[in-house]
Amino acid sequence: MNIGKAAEASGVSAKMIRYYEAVDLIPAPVRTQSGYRDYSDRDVHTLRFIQRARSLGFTVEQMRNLLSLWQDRHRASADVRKVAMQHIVDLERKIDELQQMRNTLAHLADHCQNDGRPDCPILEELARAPCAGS
Amino acid sequence: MNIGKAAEASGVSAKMIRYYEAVDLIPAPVRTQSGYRDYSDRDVHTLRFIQRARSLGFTVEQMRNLLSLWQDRHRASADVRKVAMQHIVDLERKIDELQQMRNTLAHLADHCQNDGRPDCPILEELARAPCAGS
DNA sequence: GATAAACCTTGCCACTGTGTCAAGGTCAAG
DNA sequence: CTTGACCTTGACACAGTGGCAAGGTTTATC
Repeated sequence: MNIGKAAEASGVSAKMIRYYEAVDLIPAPVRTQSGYRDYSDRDVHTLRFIQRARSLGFTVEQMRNLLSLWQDRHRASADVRKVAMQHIVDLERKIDELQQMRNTLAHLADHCQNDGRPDCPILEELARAPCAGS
Repeated sequence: MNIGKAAEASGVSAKMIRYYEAVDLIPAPVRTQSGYRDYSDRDVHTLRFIQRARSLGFTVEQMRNLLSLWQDRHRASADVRKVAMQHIVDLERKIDELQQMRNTLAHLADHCQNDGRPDCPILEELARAPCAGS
């Protein structure tokens, strides 16, 4: 199966398949006589695994970890869970950050006249000089 | 004021100040005879504005917009609010995405035995073949 | 069998935003 | 005047992804 078919079957773009190969996340596949990459169903299965992990926000490095656990028949489920839990912590930190931004902005937007006049608390906040007294 | 002082005074690193200049977010400052960038208090004020906008997650492109509104005495507050509201929508979309990832993962981790055995619903989910019936 | 369309190959550039490092010039304090 | 702290430019890196270009291949159509 050439890269186009593998991309379609796995949901990972051809471009990204080549990228994952370049960063050694997946092994280089065999090549046809004319140099085309040739993927097996097993390869596509792996790509689908990667696609799912990406959609859950795992980084390439985390996927490296997950893939080796996946391929290790003697893994401990606790090890997998540890990777997942760490990622959950990362996600939660990120969510918190974004929510703080959102809340601050929503608060400012709430106090904006929202009309043709130039006075705007949003810009005022951004331009505010940091002063010792506040 | 040279770039180091301006960085310290504004909270934007020297590196990023040069970057913002390179992408035309801020104008190139005057130079001393020896070629050092020379910033005014006004420049630092602008940098502080940028620093605050960045901390609220605005992109460089959005800041370009905000800066020109800020510097336009005849702006309409509604225009500023529109930029902010769009960013809020973007933030909320991102938050939703991350929360979905988090929830999926938390659910999977919850069902993980978390022991030395290899069976793990997290890996099983990632490896699951997509089938018409589910 | 020829030709055209659709695909593959590699390689390079772009983006965001930030860090680091190097080689060389400059300034300030001792 | 020397030393150390700073400035300058330039380059490379990161994560992932998109795009383009020039060239080879395969497939389908005539």
